[in-house]
Amino acid sequence: MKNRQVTIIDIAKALNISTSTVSRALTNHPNINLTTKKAVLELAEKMDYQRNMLSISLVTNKTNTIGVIVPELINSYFSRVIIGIQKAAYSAGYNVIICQSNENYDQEISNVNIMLNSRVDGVLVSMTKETRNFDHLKRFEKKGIPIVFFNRICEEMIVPRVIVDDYEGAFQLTEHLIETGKKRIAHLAGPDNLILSMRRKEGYIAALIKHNLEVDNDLILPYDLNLEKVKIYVNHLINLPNRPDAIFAVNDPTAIEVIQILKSKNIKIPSEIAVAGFSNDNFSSYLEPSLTTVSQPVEEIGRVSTELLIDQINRDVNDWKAITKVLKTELIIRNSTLMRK
Amino acid sequence: MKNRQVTIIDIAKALNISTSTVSRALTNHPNINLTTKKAVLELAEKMDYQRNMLSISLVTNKTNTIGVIVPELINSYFSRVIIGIQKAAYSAGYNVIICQSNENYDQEISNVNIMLNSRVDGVLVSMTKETRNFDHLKRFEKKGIPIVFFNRICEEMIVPRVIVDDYEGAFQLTEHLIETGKKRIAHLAGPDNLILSMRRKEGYIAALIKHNLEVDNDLILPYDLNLEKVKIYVNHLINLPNRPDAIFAVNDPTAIEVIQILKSKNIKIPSEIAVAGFSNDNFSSYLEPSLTTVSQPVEEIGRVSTELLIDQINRDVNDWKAITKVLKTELIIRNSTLMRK
DNA sequence: CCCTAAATTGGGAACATTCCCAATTCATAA
DNA sequence: TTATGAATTGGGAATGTTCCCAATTTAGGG
Repeated sequence: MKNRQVTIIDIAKALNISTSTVSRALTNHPNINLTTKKAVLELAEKMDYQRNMLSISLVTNKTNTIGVIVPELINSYFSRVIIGIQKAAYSAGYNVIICQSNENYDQEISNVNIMLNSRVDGVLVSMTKETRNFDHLKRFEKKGIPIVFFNRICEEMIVPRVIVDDYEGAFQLTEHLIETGKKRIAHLAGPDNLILSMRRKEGYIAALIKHNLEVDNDLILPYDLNLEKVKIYVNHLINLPNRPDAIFAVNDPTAIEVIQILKSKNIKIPSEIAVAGFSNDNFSSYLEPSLTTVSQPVEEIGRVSTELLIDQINRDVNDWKAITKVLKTELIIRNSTLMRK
Repeated sequence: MKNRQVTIIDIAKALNISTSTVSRALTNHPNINLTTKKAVLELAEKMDYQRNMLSISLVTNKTNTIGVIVPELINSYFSRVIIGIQKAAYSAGYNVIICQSNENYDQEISNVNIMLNSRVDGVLVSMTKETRNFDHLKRFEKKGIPIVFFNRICEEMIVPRVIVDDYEGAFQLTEHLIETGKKRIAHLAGPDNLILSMRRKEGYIAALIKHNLEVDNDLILPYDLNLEKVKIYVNHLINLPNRPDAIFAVNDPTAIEVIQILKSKNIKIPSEIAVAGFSNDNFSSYLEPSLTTVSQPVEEIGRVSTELLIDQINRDVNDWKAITKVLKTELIIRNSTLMRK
């Protein structure tokens, strides 16, 4: 059981003044005598007074809290985005509460309830790979709580979004593979309800076409972000009569898995089959061979999303702006596609 | 600006009953007519009513929120512990708010303020490597808010703690190195204000002594968890007249760095120098050579800490128990110490 | 010394809910 | 029919703070 905490009433009684005055002293209100203010602040410090955010929020109808819903924290991509979110949020005076959906649609729904119960002022969301219905997310809009999507966006909702140029990133990466002499480049695509999967696939195809390479649908596999499936797909690919000479995976964890499988089969990387990923996970450079990938400005994604969200929070509902920010990616060439001595 | 949200007053007016009755219907109170209850629940659903946790907390003096302060999320160790924390917390009806101290003492202090402002019911803390003064953490105790330490504990505070048997883990690991024939085993120790650093070092020394190996202080380097320093230390070690034949690093990130450095110098692992870490980070098995390490029951650490904390929350301040739970580690032998064909 | 305006302070409603106690309704047995 | 007790409902204080408006104090000019 918690002790009773010090309140402004305690301070008011001790100084024989009203709670209004104490409140003014603690909130930098102009209408207050400097001497009084000083006395209040000193006593508050001495009594280890802590403002009760609950009652403040109740009165002001604002919690100064931002909710974040991500698929998982264990994925270094999301934990790095969260670093950017927290920095931007704290410096603007906001707290952050984080929920993981664990790539599970039902859990995402209950996360939405947690956010609504906590009366967050706004939410940042990156959806699960399962999410195809958006009613739960639309509840935020209905209640006037702004939402900003990042990474895994919802095209159906007209709200701010922060993404990277997945098309261009995949295009550059594929072009790089072609320039290293690869002719049959396979693609382990992402779930087709994620926009980013489609854009990456489109970038990949565009690069093939530009360089007059055949777009072979047998080499495009619908990967559903479940690592178990990767083994099946890779085995399928290497047993093709006309085996691919490169594999571009939709993200780094998948690419890392691909590398493990190829190594276990003693297939030389990159000479026999080159491998590339997307997002530049923390560990990609430590792999052997180190992983060629497309880096995203992760912390910036978090920062920009948060700034857009806070901007929405400060606007009237009728004045919400649905900007889509597209950040630049950068091709990181490493040994899994181009072996250096 | 948020819209006005639906309240129990709205429901009460719509059904022409009192707020007390609505409250009873929504809280599974026994003293209520089933028909009334059904009507309330249906209308609440229809109006998309959301309980306002703020006022509930204000009245009950309980937020059902647990605060977590960790050094950083990017470290897979902590994000895995948090998974355990969140599971245990949610299933007990608690929310979780997470703060990162970024290994910075001042930030830890401001995290404490955030927690106090948010009126958390209890906190889980793993300190920064800089924390040597604990006044900020003692404020929780003074206010009757229970605190539980995990991983990086504070011996000065008599509160529940959850740790692993660092001594035994390090002992087994060192013994394993000795059994593979290593005679001069170096240790990159952790900061000496972290208990876990000391225990691991003690386990290491005990194993040497047990096997009649010299404890050479030149081989024990005070590592301060700053990756920059690792290069200097490793260079120092390999240039010693009597070069070590194994390096035991206090944690996996350090060990991974050590491996990179040794590889860049074409030193064979493990034949020339074996390398081992501690904690079994996510990527350790993907390394080449894969990393021998000591695994910790990470999710369990999170779960047990949370359970201890919730137990404290439900107790009276005078009835707090200061149990220390010591969980078992497991030696994971991989190629960085014992090469398999 | 008084008046006026400015500076400062106080009173109290409001925020959404719980919970205690009192009031009301209802069914049942005498 | 009436009394009795159980079931159900209502009233209103309490939680800690802000903020509007009114009241009081203060300073300065005439």
